[in-house]
Amino acid sequence: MALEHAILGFLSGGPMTGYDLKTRCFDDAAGHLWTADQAQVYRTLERLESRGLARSKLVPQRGKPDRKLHTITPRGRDALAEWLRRPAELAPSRDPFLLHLFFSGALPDDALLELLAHAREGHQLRLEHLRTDVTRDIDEWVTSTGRLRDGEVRRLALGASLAVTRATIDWLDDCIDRVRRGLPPAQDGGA
Amino acid sequence: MALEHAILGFLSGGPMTGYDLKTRCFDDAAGHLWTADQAQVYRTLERLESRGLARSKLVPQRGKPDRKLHTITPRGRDALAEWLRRPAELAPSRDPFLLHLFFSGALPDDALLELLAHAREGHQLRLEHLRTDVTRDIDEWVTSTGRLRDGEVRRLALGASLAVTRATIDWLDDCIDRVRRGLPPAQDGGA
DNA sequence: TGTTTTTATGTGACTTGTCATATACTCGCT
DNA sequence: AGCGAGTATATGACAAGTCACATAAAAACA
Repeated sequence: MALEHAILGFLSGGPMTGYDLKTRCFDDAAGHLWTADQAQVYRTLERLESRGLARSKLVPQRGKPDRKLHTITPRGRDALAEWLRRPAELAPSRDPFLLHLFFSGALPDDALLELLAHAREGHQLRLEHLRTDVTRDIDEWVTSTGRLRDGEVRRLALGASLAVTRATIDWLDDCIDRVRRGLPPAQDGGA
Repeated sequence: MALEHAILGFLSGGPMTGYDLKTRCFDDAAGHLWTADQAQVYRTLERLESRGLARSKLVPQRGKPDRKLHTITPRGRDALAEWLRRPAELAPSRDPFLLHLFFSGALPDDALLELLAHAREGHQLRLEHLRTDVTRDIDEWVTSTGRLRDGEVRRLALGASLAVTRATIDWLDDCIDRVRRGLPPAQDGGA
């Protein structure tokens, strides 16, 4: 399971709580390439512990609920190293927007244009986010941890998200152009 | 649910069996933007029928198991039209390869290069497949159905997959270059 | 003073997706 | 004669992911 290994990967940088993992790691650092639900993070941590790949220690705090610090075990490091050595699966590509577009021949031109414009906006926002927040987070992380190599690798991964997002925006612009220049009218072979 | 609407979308072009849907529709026509498991297709068809969005008729065949032809109902068409009118969700982007790469700072340069080269190969194959099989399938489908507008829309959607795949290959080439030109060496801050 | 945000962990119910397996017949190949 | 590939449907068991809710208190803010 990818999530298990991702959590082990984050824990390999030091002990963390489930909350840290969910917010700082999955939402902020890796949100552009993998998302994780909060419930899933906690349940996966439990599973990791039951398999001896991580262990946890309660750190009491006055008033607040205890922090449950999760630490990777040597066996966890082995499992992580083994995962890293194996070739990675290629993403199977499931895009709800493209699926929607695929069936949108039934829509009139203006609705189609609206659809495309809406998607463009979304991707533009995403691009902005990658260029500012995510980029800054990596820089700060490198500064505070001094892990130059890991930082470069994270920048490479960010590059993929940037490249794909830019390509998508260009493609959307192209689509908008083509629709504006005129698509064949709808047949009524439907039904 | 996306799969429900996708099935309604395919059924709106004419009655089909679950097998047709799985092979001709999801594997061939829409495989590059949405995949569906066979078990899922059959169970979703049942659900669609129980909700009155599709109905089915057994067509006996000598020897072979009966074909179960699924047809979209007027209520199904309404549901499809409503889905098409609503703005589409943006894909949340979950890429097991990027996740893997994200944690690969621990690997030596040669393993990293192998990782990237392997991914490049996969994407190259995918690109080939999109340029030949998928493109041909659309052309044939347009010729046989005469649905020019739907065909153009399908070509637009294919364009997205092509653009993203090309951008990914370029990015991988860039990554390979950078690793070859030298990444910072690994620290041993890991525990 | 009161409200929202942030920190922090968890559970129950559910949906979605995957894997393996079973059945059963036809057609073409060797 | 036998084998694999293609056509066709279905179920059981699971894994993965989502949504909503419950608890609890500090800190920031208006």
